[in-house]
Amino acid sequence: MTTAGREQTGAKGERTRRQIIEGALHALQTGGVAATTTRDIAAGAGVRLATLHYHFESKSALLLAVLEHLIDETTAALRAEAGDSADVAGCIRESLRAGWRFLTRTLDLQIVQYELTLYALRRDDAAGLAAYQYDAYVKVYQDLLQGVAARTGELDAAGCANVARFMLAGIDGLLLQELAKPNKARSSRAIEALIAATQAFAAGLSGTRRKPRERKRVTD
Amino acid sequence: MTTAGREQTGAKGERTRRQIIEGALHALQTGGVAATTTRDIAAGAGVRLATLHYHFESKSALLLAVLEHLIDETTAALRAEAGDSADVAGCIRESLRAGWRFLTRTLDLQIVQYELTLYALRRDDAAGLAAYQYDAYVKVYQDLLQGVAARTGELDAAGCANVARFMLAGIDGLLLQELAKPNKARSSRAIEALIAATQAFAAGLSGTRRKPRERKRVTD
DNA sequence: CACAAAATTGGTCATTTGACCAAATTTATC
DNA sequence: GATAAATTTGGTCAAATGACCAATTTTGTG
Repeated sequence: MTTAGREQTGAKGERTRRQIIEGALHALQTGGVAATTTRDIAAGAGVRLATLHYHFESKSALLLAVLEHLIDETTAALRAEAGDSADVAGCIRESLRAGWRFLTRTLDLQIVQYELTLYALRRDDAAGLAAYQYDAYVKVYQDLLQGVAARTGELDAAGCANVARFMLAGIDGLLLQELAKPNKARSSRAIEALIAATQAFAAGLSGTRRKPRERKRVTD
Repeated sequence: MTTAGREQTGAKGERTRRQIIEGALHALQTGGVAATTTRDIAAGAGVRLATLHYHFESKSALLLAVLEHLIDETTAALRAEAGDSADVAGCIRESLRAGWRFLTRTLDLQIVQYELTLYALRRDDAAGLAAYQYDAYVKVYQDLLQGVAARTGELDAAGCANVARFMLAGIDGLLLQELAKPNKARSSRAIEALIAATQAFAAGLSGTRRKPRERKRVTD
């Protein structure tokens, strides 16, 4: 019921396996998870239907493997896209801008990812994958923040995690809005607002000890 | 290809129609959009399969009708749940807390809603429904804000819309996180952070004219 | 009550779909 | 290059599924 389905795995097998996942990704982007059949996937991968079932125990296992691949791919891209920053505020700004650049460049892929995440949530044996996905993305931002914070001492580990979750929530929500009603210009402005808000949130966390008054300034 | 499928519609017809939508909602919550068949829906509604096709042109039309129903239901609930507030900051706080209360109380429903939104996005003839959904939710928060802002003069209409979109993005992103990896305590804290951040964002917008320095305080 | 329109139903159909197997082919190892 | 393991393939199957229709029942209206 997991990802496996093959026997021992030689070199060729692993290559075909990746080929199927790539083909699946292409088919999924075109028609969506619900409308994509195993035959579509096989065709997109240039492989016969039976081959697909030799490498994957079931369609479900294949789809989950695709999601796993997508998560790894995305985390790697997010890390690669983000450059270095001098301080936490800069890191927040660059990370969010870079992340948004990547996500808007791969909108079709993001739709598939949402579909697959929901698909995983519905399966008892794969609910953990959705949690893994969430953790992976939080960790990307958390690592970036911590790399800077360790130098400047602005935030501790827990603070970085909280800020990372905040960033992820914001960018996720804005991505949903962009998908539902595309408007690049408005989204860009919203991202800048999110950057400012996140910076304020982070400043509140790190400034607590020195300037506690700041924290409550605008709050109730 | 729209929502219709029936002839003239008498009183009984409309009742059955609603009954089917309710039944569909129940079936969808149980098994998810992908796994729910027309037979499941008919059974859940206590109606024969053919009756379903008499009231809805196709399964697709039925699912979209369910989404429409869900949107109306949700906007009504959000409005009902939110109380009055003295100022914008209070309105933001109460709206977000009330919204979060409702969403976490209906997590299963929210999963279905995400599934249906993505389903609509995939259909050329229904992509507008996803946009409508987004607009409807923005409008809920925007109206709440404007009701207060009109009195206090803190924000203009455009500002209310921007703040509303910001709130929606944040709560949406946090809801996704909660679905992927449930953690009520952490989510509650995150909501409070979102409240503070939104209040800061709104204060920045309304304070610009009087105290432009405030706007840039934490930003780059 | 009569009667037309609306609504419901049982039964049927063509397709699609995921799965699978026995046979053929390729690959890797000695 | 022989041989066993790994891989691929064509063909087949049972089940599920959305759609639909002719016939029946219910509803509403004069």
